[in-house]
Amino acid sequence: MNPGWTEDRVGALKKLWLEGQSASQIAKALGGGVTRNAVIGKVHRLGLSGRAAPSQPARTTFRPARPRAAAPAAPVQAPSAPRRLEAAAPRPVVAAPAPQAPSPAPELPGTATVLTLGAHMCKWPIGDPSTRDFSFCGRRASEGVYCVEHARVAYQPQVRKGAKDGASELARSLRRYI
DNA sequence: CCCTGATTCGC
DNA sequence: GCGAATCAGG
Repeated sequence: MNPGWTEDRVGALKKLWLEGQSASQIAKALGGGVTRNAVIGKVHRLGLSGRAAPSQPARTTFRPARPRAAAPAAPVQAPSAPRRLEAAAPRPVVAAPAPQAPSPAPELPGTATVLTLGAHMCKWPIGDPSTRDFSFCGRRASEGVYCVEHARVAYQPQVRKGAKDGASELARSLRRYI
């Protein structure tokens, strides 16, 4: 009954996966009796494993945050300090993303935390979400929830040839994610 | 027990 | 190639 992995569905899978949706969420979104195992299997076959956003349910054990006195300020990779899973320390916060000059460096600009990330800031995750140095890109989001650069990565076209399947339903279901 | 992705392996 | 079963983890 299910259409199998048409190009449309594969494209949707890629998009949602790179967007950080969990396998089960993607499976549900795709419908058609697709299980999360199927999604994961396909993801691996596509070589998409290991994305930026490991994703977690809402279950993340977020401590309401108990700000400690002194913030050691370890920007990146504490040497061997025991990682404490606490909400972000009172961060100085976020210089407004430069309107231009996207910084040539690979993934430096993770300047927004989950607490400071605004509605129109790029939500591209940077770093390990389970560590305190995790952040988001934070530049101006123009394409969907991402800035121009990251939208390019996230929304790779991948659609070649004639897309002829009845993708309307799927496309509609995806539209709300954008 | 809920969830996550990773891997295996018969189909 | 596919995905259920299984594994390993949070």
